[in-house]
Amino acid sequence: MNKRSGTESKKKIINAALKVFTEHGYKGASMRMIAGAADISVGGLYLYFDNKEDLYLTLMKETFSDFTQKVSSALKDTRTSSEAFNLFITLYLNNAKEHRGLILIQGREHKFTFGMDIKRRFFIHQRGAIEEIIQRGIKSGEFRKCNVKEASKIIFCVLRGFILSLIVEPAALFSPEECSNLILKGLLKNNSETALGETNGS
Amino acid sequence: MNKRSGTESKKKIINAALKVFTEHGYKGASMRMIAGAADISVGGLYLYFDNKEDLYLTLMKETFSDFTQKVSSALKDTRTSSEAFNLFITLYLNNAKEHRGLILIQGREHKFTFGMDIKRRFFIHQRGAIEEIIQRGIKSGEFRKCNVKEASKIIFCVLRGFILSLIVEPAALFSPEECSNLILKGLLKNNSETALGETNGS
Amino acid sequence: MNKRSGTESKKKIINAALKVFTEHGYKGASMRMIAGAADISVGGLYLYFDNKEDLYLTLMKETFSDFTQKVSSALKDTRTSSEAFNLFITLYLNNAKEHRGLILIQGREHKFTFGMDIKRRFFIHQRGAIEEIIQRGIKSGEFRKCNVKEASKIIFCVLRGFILSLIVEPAALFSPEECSNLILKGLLKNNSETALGETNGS
Amino acid sequence: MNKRSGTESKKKIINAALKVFTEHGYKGASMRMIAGAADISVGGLYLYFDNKEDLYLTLMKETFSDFTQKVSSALKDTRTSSEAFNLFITLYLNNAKEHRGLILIQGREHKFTFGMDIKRRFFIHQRGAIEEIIQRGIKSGEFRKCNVKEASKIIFCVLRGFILSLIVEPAALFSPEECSNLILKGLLKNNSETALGETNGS
DNA sequence: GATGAATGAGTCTTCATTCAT
DNA sequence: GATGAATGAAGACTCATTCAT
Repeated sequence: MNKRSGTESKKKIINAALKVFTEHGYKGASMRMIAGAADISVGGLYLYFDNKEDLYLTLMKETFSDFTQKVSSALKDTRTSSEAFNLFITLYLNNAKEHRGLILIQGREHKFTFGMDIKRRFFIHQRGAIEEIIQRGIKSGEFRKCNVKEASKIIFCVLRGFILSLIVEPAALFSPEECSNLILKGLLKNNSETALGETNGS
Repeated sequence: MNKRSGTESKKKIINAALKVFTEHGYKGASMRMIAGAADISVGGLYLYFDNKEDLYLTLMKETFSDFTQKVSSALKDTRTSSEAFNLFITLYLNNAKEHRGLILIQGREHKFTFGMDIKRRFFIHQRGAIEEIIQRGIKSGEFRKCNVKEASKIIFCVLRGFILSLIVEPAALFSPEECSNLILKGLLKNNSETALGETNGS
Repeated sequence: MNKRSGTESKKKIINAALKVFTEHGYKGASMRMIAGAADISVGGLYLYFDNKEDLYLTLMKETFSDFTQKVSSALKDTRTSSEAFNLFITLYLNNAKEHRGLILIQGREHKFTFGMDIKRRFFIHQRGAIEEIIQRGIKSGEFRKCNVKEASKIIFCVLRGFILSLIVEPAALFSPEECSNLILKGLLKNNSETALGETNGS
Repeated sequence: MNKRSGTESKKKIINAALKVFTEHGYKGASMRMIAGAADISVGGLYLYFDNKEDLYLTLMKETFSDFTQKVSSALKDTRTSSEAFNLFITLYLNNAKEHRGLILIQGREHKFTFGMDIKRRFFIHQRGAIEEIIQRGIKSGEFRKCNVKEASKIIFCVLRGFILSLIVEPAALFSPEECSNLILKGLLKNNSETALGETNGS
């Protein structure tokens, strides 16, 4: 008989659900687990969400929009494009770490395309953010000219790979900073080393 | 009552299970589904496998050892290290495509570490193969000198990212060849362009 | 959806389970049967008991402690040792009759020793009660001197036999009173007839 | 592809089934277990028995008739009634011990009356044997006069109790000889001690 | 708004029974 | 006669969902 405002409860549930889904996956997480983690009754869950799927979807939307907001507000305080780029990468990687790649790899169950639209929108949005950073960097002369679309695709690819490695075999991983630097090297103007080259150059 | 040889049935089950697990994940796949896909009765499954977990683990082992064999036999017919490298990447990517990343992203459910050992061994083995190719390429003068261990880690990271992109948003993807070339650029000796650079350079 | 208080449901289940286990044995009783008999859903059973074994064990504990209490409270109102003895036998036999010997003969399945500890404790306790009655009877001069431990063993043996006969071939049975008297004859002081003797003596 | 005569296989199966049923109970014993113990294929079982129930019933019949024959042939070589009586008790108890009371307590599962007819007939037959021994003992003057029917009922009751005690709590048991003597005391002519009395008499 | 007892379809697994070989 | 792969109904147990309180 806890008295809480509706929104308060909803938030509590979402936070709990995020934790539980992250840890056990969609199928592996039970409504009871989530209720327990949210310190609410099982029935209480259904006051705020139609069903498990709805909860999951809402959760993702919130998570995504939270992250998007955090990123865009953080980017406002950056001066150089390198700084902005580094910040983005760091935020992205930390977020992924925290949620153990929930964003990336969950949702294959349940008819194969569970929540895919939301994800896609999220990815497109984030890629847009990167593209903008690069564009700006090129305009300001900080970054060299390149095919912005292709570059952002490749960057995302590397990011994904890094996150997945984080989950799958954390032992065999270079550091986040290295990851960021690795990509940055390719973008910066005054840098003739290749991604895989170790110093001495051509 | 269809009569089949034991091994025939086992193979049929493994193939079916691969498909179903790939499509629905471990928890999302039911034994009934697998039985249906294998065109066998539910009970029949248990003639060949002790339980769901056993089936899944066996499946992974087989899949991995099949792939490992395919790779090592294919590599024998290659001349240059570039060729070998390209071939490895292609096989790896195609295999991943076929199994929709089963190897990569399954197994977070079920106490979080389900079948992880097998995966780790697989990854380590594959990374070993890459390291060997690079080493040989360096020795032959085809590839430039670099930290082989680090390079292979990064390559795997990119591969993983590519595979995941394949699954998560296939639309937004450069081609496998591009992926291979992208990485190769960093290894080849006479190539001063950076990974993300678009020709014209500094 | 019937609403009941938790304890009410639990009792209903235990009563139903007692009936079903008694009638079909441990393996022969299905959770569905029990659920049906308790007028509850299958899932409902698991609200109150972890699993079948837990239900069975709880059931036995309750049954035993119920009986033990009934006996000890009833014995308080008895004056002579003969009366106490008779009462005990009657209660024991009626209880056994009601539960069709659940206490005695279940539990050979399931690794052979299922719930044996609880039973053993029960038997030891009951034998203790008998021993006490005899001891008191001897002290008061009502019963003749005898090896109390041995006597109680034999008495239990006869009781068991009687209960089993009750189940296995109820037709071929002398009455419970006869059983009680039969044993009592051996204990009473002024009685020179032997158990199997029919009046007229040597 | 073992070649055996039909009857040979049948016997092997029955022996195996006896062991397995004895150890696991009716429901607890699986046809596969029995097949394994009989060193025959699962399908092979059904060449000789219609189904599990049939196998069980046949098994009991055979077991009973075997025992009956053993008893009646053994009794032929006895001189005194005491000797005959002792022999009967010993055979009965040993048989029960060997089969862990299969005869007594199995078959409550499966509609409550599984194989009961066979058992009843067996019990009646055995009780008949006892009655005959007592009758003869009385005629010869060895035993005192008594109600033969009642006496044999009581004797069976004690036997059952003894067997059950053997199974349920073997620790708390007097020896088989004691059991035999206990009963015999009541029958023998020149014996004024009562069953439960410990020497010193009235 | 909140609870948690209750539901029942669905999950994995077992096993008596059948039948092509 | 004998085999053992195959079947499918049934068992124990789980869990998303509902609803009386």
